[in-house]
Amino acid sequence: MNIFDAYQRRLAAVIERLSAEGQLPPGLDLSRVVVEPPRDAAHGDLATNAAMVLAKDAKTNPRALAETLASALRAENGVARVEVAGPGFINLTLTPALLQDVLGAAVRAGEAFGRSSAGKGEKINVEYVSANPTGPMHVGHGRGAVFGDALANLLAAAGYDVTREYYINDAGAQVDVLARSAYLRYREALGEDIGAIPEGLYPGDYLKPVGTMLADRFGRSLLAAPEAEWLPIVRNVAIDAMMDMIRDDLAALGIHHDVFFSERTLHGENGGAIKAAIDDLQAHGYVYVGRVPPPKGQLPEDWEDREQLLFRATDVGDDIDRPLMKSDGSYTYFAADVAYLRDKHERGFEHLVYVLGADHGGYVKRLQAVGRAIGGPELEVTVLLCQLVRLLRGGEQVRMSKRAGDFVTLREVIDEVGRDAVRFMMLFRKNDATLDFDLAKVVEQSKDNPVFYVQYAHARCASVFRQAREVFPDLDTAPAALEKAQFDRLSDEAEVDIIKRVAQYPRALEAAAAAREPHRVAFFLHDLASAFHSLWNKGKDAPELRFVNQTDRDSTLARLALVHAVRSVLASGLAILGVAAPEEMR
RNA sequence: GGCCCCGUAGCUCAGCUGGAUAGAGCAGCAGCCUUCUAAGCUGUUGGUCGCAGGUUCGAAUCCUGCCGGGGUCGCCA
Repeated sequence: MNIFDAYQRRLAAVIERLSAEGQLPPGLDLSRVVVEPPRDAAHGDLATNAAMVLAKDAKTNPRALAETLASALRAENGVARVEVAGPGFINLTLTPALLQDVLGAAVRAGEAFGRSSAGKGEKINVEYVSANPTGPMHVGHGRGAVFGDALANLLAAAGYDVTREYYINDAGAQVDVLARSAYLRYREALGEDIGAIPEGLYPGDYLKPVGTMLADRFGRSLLAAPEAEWLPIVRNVAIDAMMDMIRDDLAALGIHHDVFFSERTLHGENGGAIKAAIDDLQAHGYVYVGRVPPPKGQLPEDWEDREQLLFRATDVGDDIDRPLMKSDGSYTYFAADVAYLRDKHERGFEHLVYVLGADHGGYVKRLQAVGRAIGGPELEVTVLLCQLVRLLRGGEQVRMSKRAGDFVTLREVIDEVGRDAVRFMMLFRKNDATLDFDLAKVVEQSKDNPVFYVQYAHARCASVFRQAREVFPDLDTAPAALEKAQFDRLSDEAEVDIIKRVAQYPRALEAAAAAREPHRVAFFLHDLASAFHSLWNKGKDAPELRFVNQTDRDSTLARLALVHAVRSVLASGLAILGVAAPEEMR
């Protein structure tokens, strides 16, 4: 139940009626009309810009049109007051009865309140994490992982058919390097002194268990074999081990993908899916042999101007055409991307979301270009970049140096501060802003720590119910009973404010999903928690406002309904963020 | 040099896809613990929304150009 949608539809009906009656011209374009909460609560519950955006087409001025619409809206059900303000805003104040109906709906729906069918069941593919299988995940990967996962939850709540996907970059030179690095650890495991790890190989200790595993499984049999023979074997074992490690790390964050897609499967026999994709592009005139202009500014030292197979990306919005084939005749990483995108398209997805790190900024245009070339205008390709994470401890930056092999891993951070803190803090910032993550702050149990603050509000809700059961042992506090409470008892300003916030939750979820911005959910919850803590505290000065009132059963029941609604919204939002909603803080 | 992101209060950030007098938290200042958990709450000080133009009824938001910070730029993935 989204009151903003509901009144937008009523407004449209009113305009249509006035058109039919000849008071307004027919066929007005309502696409720019919005019904939204006014910034200032003093302006009522709903505000619309209808008069201002329609005035020109209606051949009148905004104030006059606003007055016309306002008098028609006064007759609408649930409307207590209509005012025209400023340049032509129409402000609606809803009746207490209508707000109480919304509260009743929220109580009835529980944690399902706010879910919608805005996505119309359309198939959407969210690809996230996709960390290379060459080592443990670091904190930057963690941000993309958490963001992608919360976004997927959010889109599911908004009525999309969501597939969560992980692209395994298990082809190319990097996994050969991984294999050689693991082979070295294998020799080490067999007792050899390997000395320092040579430049160009992965130095991290995390490969030692892989070496041991290889030694256990193959004994000394790989020692005498030529590289061409052992490399594919070691590579497979090492990739599997790395993916197991990554899956463990993701599980520690509560993240589970539906599909793990291997890049290597795109290569296959005779060029496989990549060749098929390029042939497809070629058939549509998107492929040619030509030269790429060198980058402006500083020219790479080994730059060699040569002809190569190119994707005509500039025809579909990119800045330059993109190489599909390397000088050794093998396909570029980008060529595999083309095949992968084509595969997703053939699996029937209408929306493709890529969650990438900030260092992939250069990829946005070319992925969208491929999307247009392969899927046409119906295929929506959205690339969301997660900016860098700065890891701090008490304000001091913690260095994350991958070269030294001793970088801070995601796992270490999860083990130190817990899943909930990692997830919430990663989501308490826009994805395109850099994020300071302070290991000291996120474990503080204080209002400075938003994770704690929101979880505490949920725990307090639970605490109210525990208290109520003690004071009124025979009181039925099940949702079915709460729904029948006397909501008109909730007349204090702070109580009404909370009802209004609850009423805004469905709209907030829809807007967050449409904008692909899960952080809005986190901020909404923080605001709701703040309003709830505030009401809680009011009961200190005004005992009659306390949730549980020994001498007033009816008020208690009504307030329990309110608390139940708050709790449901907090639980629903936290579930989308993938953060626990505790019954009590310990 | 090209492209992408960021620039809002002393600090950290929101700002609901163009709305009304730009909002929170922290820090500062002034208050609130015989309490339904003070792990919290109330009040208050503080802004030329980087700068300059433009678009329109209306701009922190959209467009252009600058300034500052970060990222990235064929044959790595």
